Amino acid sequence: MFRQDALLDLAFQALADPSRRAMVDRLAIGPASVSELARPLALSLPGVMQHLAVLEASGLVRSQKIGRVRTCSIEPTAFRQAEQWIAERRALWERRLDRLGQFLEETKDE
Amino acid sequence: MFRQDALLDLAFQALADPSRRAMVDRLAIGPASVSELARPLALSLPGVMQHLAVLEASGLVRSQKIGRVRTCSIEPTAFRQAEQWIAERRALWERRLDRLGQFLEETKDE
DNA sequence: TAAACACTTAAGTAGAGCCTTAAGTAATAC
DNA sequence: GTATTACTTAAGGCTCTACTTAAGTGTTTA
Repeated sequence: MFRQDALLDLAFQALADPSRRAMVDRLAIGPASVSELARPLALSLPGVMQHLAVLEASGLVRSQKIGRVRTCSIEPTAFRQAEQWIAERRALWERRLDRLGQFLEETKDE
Repeated sequence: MFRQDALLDLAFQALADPSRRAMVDRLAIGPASVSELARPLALSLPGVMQHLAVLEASGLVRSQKIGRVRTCSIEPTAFRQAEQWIAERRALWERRLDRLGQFLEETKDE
């Protein structure tokens, strides 16, 4: 319960930054090295590393180092959880609107 | 393009805080006043107001004041956009994994 | 072995973010 | 008309973030 909530924190926090979303965009296509992630961003490499650390801490991305290059890739599970959290709230609200509309419809002629 | 990206920033930022997610949780059930939102939170009222301002700035929530009570409710559009952003990236990645699995399957006996 | 490469660590800084208390304002209830 | 209610504004403090430059470490290439 605590654990789950804290992870959502980290995931949404991670997605709140445009540089990190750009990194995710790149990774959605397929794995990439740190330098590849850095190339399109106007950031120093340490800056990119820090963003990567945030993404990894959130569980959205994982990476492994082979030789001198670190390869990063997307971890779909965390994406699914964040997506679901939003979807559930939206569904709840929309169901409510439906009921309300139905109620208005039914009582229209009173 | 810029506009859209900045709004996603604000939406994910807004969802990154557990107090704000609690407020959204409450609002998913139906509209509520500021005090109602505040009651379960261990926060001063101005604190809650600030969170509300963040939620409104992100477009996830809107509110209107009637008399002396401000009523808040969920704005589903912004939820849909955040949800879609995540879903698209996940779909892209999973499609890739499928292709990869298919490729491995096809070349298994070589 | 020396140079180049791909990170990695450390340290420092400017600005945001989250929270508080204190002091309003406007609407309702008594 | 005074008290209560329901917010609202302002100001300040403390922490966290996003970035930087400078100086490493370990791997490959020439």
